[in-house]
Amino acid sequence: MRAAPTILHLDMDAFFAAAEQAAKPSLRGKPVVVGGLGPRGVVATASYEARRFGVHSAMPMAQARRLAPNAAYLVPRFSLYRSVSDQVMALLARLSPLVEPLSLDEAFVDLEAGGAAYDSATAREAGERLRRDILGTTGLTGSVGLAGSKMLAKIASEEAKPDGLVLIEPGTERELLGPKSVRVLPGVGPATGEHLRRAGMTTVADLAEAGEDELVRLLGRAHGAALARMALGHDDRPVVAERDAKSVSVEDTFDTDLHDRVRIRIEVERLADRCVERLRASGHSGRTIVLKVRRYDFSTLTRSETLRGPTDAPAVVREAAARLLEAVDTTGGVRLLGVGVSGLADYTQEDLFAQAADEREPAEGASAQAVEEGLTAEPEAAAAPAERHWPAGRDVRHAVYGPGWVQGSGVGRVTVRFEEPGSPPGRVRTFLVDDPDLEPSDPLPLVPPAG
DNA sequence: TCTGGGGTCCTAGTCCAT
DNA sequence: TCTGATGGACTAGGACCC
Repeated sequence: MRAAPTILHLDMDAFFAAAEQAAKPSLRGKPVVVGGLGPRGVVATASYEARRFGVHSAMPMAQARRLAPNAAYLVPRFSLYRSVSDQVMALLARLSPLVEPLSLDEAFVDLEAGGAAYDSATAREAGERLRRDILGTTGLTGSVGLAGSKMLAKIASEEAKPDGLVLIEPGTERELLGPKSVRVLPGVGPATGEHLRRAGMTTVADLAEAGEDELVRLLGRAHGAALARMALGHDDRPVVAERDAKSVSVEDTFDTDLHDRVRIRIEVERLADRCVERLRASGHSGRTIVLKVRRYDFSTLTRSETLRGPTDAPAVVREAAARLLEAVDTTGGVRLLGVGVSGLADYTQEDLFAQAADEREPAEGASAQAVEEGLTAEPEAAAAPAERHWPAGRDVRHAVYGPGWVQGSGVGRVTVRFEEPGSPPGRVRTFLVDDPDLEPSDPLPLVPPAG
């Protein structure tokens, strides 16, 4: 724990939903829910307006629709979020070389390492300046927490939400943490929270009082010891700029459970191909192949196999995944399949097995790219002549009316609202789904580039 | 009602080598 | 040669995070 509150945690406010509201002027001030729109989708982010109806992250979409039937429901547009995130991360990099991104919308910064702050006053100044710069550059708000450790900086940014800044003065940590729920501590989720509650501990002060021995007895060595330290406000985890990936995986939940063993096997092979694409794109190969199966009753099992050396050969991963599938009972149906690779290496050893397998099976999954881009929800549809698919929220451009976004589609028609980030709320028009004047387009920047 | 996707870390059991 | 302790690799599952 350092003396000065120079660890900064930034958390963008309702990031995906806020980006959609910035991109679509007609949605500003309205409830917006971003997430999977299929029958088994869940909420990724709800705008603050939608949260007032009780909608929150990880809630099933069907439940969100019952709570907020008039909200706008949109699919995530990761290319937009990634470009905004890049702008934000560039602003953080100006403060310090030690920036640790946690996700697209969250990061820790060690201000002291960058010479951006050395005490409370300079840290607060840097935090406020950052918030102004983020708003000016992206049009979005972010909340900032400042403290002497990562744990406390994160708790502070949570308190600062939305659109605020909270600084925890050194010396006030225990007093501040004591009355809070154990759930504020990193690593305490629903299961551990319930475990602790049954042992009579609901606040951080209860944990501090219980002591390390008791927590280790309850939760195990690593978890118990870490929690005991955190309950006392101790957290000396450094801000780490570069983290090596440890695994790469892809998974798909199906709209309806799969029962046909042949179909399940085909899906596993598709997933293996997609996983290898991602593995190769990251410049890795891997040694352990993992198959994940979630059954009709939501029970989940994994099976893994470790090869003699790392591979990035599609046929090797496909065959290993298929072997693992052989040992799994899929009676009753399968709702999710996943394929992952861990034990990553930066190189591929000479792999004679891979060569042999590739020679046996030279063709690779042709439709993997299409699935990746979400162009086909159901693989069977790939063979049919493609009716164009217009997911809600997608950016489009019309030859006559210009840029807009898909508000909805069905029965051969697509409804488009014509507006863009800087414009007033726009008008709605409806077209046939195969209207040749209508084309999918890339997201527009939320704030027009200067000059 | 009905529960995504992509990750990380930890624990515990088993097997095997020393 | 047998036995036990120890530790690493592997495997499976659970919890957590965003």
